Amino acid sequence: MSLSDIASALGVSKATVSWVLSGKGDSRRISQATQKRVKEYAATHNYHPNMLARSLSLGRSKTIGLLISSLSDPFYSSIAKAVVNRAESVGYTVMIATSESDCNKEASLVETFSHRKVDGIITTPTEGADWVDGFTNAGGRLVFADRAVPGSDIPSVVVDNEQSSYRLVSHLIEKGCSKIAMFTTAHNLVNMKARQAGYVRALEDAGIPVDTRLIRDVASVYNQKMVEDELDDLLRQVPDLDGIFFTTHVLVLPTYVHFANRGIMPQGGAGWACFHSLPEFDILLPKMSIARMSIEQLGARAVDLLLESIENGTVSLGTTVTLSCEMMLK
Amino acid sequence: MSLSDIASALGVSKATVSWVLSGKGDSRRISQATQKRVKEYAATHNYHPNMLARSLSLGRSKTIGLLISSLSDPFYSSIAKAVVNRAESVGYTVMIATSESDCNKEASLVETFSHRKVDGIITTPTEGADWVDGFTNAGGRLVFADRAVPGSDIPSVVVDNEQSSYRLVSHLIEKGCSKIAMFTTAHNLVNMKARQAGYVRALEDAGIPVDTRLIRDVASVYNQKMVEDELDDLLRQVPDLDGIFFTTHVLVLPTYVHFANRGIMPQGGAGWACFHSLPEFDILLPKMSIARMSIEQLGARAVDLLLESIENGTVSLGTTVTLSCEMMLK
DNA sequence: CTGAAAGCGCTAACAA
DNA sequence: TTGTTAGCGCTTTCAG
Repeated sequence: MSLSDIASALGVSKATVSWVLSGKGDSRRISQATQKRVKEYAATHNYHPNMLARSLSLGRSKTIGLLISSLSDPFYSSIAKAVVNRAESVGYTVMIATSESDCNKEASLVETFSHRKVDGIITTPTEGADWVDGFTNAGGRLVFADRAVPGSDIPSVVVDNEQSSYRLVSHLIEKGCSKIAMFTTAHNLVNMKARQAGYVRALEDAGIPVDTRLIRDVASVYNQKMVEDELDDLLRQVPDLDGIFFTTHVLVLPTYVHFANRGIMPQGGAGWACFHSLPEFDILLPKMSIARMSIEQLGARAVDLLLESIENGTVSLGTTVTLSCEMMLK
Repeated sequence: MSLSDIASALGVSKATVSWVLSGKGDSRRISQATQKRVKEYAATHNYHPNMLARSLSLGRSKTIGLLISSLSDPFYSSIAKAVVNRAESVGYTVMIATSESDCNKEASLVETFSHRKVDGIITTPTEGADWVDGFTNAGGRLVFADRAVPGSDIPSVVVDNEQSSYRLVSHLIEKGCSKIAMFTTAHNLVNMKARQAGYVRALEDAGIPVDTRLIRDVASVYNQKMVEDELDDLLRQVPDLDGIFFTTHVLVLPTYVHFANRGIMPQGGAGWACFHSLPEFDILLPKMSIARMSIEQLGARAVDLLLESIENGTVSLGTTVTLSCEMMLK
């Protein structure tokens, strides 16, 4: 069932059919009679255009590429969810790929997407993404989600890492904590740096000296032993610890378990504060304060930004959308 | 940079270039000299074929559609991960969409995929997926993952729900449990029925009469209140409960929390058994027995099955791959 | 008001 | 050994 099938069945030309079916019937002033005939024939024969052909002809595919670090981390899969939902609602289909935080893989997946003629790419860039310039110079549309690349003017949507961290830590201070540890991982990532900055600023503003023994970075979150060693060392050096700020949700559960085993702290997470949230926190740690970023929004805005760039041709370079976190201060 | 650019730059025909570049140079007996010229030109000018054009011409897009229920449930996003990885490794790109378990949405997304000319679709079908026949009759290739549709001969890859449940429950019995509840949700789904069957068979084989008060179905897992009411009622009716078999991972955490609040049971999850696993179970419930399905395998096999169907043209109707679960009996 | 025809970039049957 | 040419299915300019 193709355009020309309809055309010949109805004794009209392909052009006519194409116009009618793409809603340009009136503006091309095609008779209502023919329009009706065409539409009805298409409907009864359940015609749908071959998008491949249409894309080839149009030079636009109504397809976007989504390139995220991982699909096993709920954080990223939520981004995927949000992007997919939004894209779908505006008639775009998304091709998905995962870089596993490997920037070579990332580069090659970008290539793949290009060859498949996606209209644009949304990505959570890895560090040292050197393909970016090549891609955009070749006319590729790109939007960064979650992380911006410092010094790049690619449109991005991020969250206010510094400010939210500041508020989280300030809140712990207001509640009376004064020895607040910061527990982090991958502390060189731009987001993590910003969160650390917020932590430091909150302490300084409260006149509390920053104690580097309280700042703990763990290399692998998935190695429970490593996490526990770090925590044990922390507790040894600062036994009168009275608060913890987690720069990311993934650190919370391993800590929770270790502390629970040693019978210390938690009490529903009072004295704890954390960036991001997991569903189980509500029930496991109801008193923990949380900066909850709306990943739904993040994804949606990323898609919007990309479409703007695609459809208006406006590259809106340098646009950075910063979303505020919803602060759940307990 | 297109095929004909190369052709005219080199003074050869498009056909020649096409053949050389798609590795058919030797079989078409094109002189080594021209082959070399073409390849070098393509390489230095960084030529890559326009996949849209190629797909249109070939009638095959090297693209598969993945249609899953959700991307927020780690179970499904793991499937996505597995499918994406496997597909990528064999040169396919995946388009992704989520049905949110809505079968109308599912049907319409299948349409979208068809129009975009994916080579085939992998899906975790919703109940009452009435689009299936239409799709396959129109020549669409389809593979079901995780759930098969009873009575349908679409190739599927599933796990041995009945057998694994049987072993899980038998293990609890061997450890001395005799009043084992079964906690389930969406009990009409084919997988859930199979798991219930395994539970029942285990009890019967052990000579324990099946007590229907012990079988509990909760409509919405995301409604903590509902879960708790069901549990409270269970405990009221069978206070000397000594084991629980969860038909799915999502029920575990809400139960854990409620029991923890009431100060009963857990002890690391001894007496508990569960289908699937979440990362946090290792640390929260180290003694819980688990039937862990290899989602990695499930996804990979689904892709393989689909490609077989696409590439061999062999529809291998009725093929059902049943994967065994890895039993973590504690 | 409608049609013919060129073109998007690639493949492949048929010639030479 | 290589070129010509007719598609794949759709859009759109230009002529009627």
